[in-house]
Amino acid sequence: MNHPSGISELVINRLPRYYRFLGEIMGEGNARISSRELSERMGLTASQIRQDLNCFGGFGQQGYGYNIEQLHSEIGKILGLDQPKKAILIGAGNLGRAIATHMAFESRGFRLIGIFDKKEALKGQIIKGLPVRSVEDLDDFCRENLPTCAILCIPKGEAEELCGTLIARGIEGFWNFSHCDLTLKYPGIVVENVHLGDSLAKLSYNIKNK
Amino acid sequence: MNHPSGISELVINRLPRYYRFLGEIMGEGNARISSRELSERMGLTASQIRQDLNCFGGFGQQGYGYNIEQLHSEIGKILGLDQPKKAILIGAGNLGRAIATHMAFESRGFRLIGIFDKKEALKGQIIKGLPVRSVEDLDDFCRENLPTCAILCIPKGEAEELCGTLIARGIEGFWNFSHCDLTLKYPGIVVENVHLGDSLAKLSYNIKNK
DNA sequence: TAGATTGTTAATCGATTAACAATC
DNA sequence: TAGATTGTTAATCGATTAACAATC
Repeated sequence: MNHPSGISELVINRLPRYYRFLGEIMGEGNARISSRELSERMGLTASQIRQDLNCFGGFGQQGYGYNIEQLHSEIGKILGLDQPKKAILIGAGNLGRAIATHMAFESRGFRLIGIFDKKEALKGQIIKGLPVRSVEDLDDFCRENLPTCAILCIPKGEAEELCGTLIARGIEGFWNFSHCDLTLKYPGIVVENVHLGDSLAKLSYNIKNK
Repeated sequence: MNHPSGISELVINRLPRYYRFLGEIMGEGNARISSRELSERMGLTASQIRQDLNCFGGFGQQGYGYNIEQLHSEIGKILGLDQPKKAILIGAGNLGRAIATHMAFESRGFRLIGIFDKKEALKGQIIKGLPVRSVEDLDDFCRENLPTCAILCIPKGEAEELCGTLIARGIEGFWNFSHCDLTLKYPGIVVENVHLGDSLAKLSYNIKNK
């Protein structure tokens, strides 16, 4: 068992993509789709799609295929997108601001309820309708509003420093844009890393070796 | 063979992380590290590290381990970080601006040489020392400066539209922040996707099922 | 009913881990 | 030399693909 939920991580990685494609296909007017047709659109095998979906139950019907809208909704539920989780964003620099304004949190299972920065100069500035707060107010804010997820748009050092505090305040999930490996220090927590530097280095390799 | 270079994609995914850790460890004063010690730091097995590295050649020495600085430099070369590739950024909105200002392109094998947006209002604005140009100037700019990589910070529809043009102008690699799957339409190109929405949905799943 | 397509089992393939001889 | 640790082969484990009976 690779993952607490008993489902392989590779399957979980594919779920958001299924969800995205089904969302697009929904707009085309057809009610049903077969694993074969979906596989051709997504560049997978039909077998893999059926295997993946059957980790969570039989959503299809023999001889018919899958109901697009129903499958989309089921995957949304599996991903927990129907249960908005309260998130706070730490670090209102370039990246933090972009994430706050650019991301469709609501349609991905989150609600952004607070933005924090240690720079006093930013305090009170409004981003996406939310005032930037001082990190000193984190304690009170968490007690009152009970966020369960933190988005880290701060440098490595600060992230490592703050992570323990955030866990103590009830944060269970991190969307981590900082270049630190939180899992090594805090094995229990849930972390989704977005290591843009690693991604860019990978692109470099692939361009070089294409 | 999973990958044009003959190396498994899973190995390539790990290379930037090796590079990052070795960079950190370099600062600690020791000259050498064993696969066992590195494995403990990174949360991998020593076996896997040795297997991974031996895809590219024997960088270690029996009884001694690996020279940290040399290994760091070798992996950098494998990733092509020592050969700066000219990149242009398309889309100077929130996300594009953050990427332009925030990313350490130079240390990841790239050099940002141009920023483009279709909004006339942004034209001439300076970001990271570069003036925002009109997308209409793309043609001339590419002919003159020969960029080989494009960073797509534009919506899905525009990305799909522009991608073909960019390929015709000599772009061979894409760092794709838009929600479209370029590989399906243009099978030959190199794409590194950063699908932030998918990443967030995955976090949602993992919080739900932790 | 006949055709289509799933759910599921079996076969294949690839990746990770373990073991150990080679060698510094 | 003796100890350590690699490079590499073999064993295990897991993921993907193929096949097909079940069934709509």
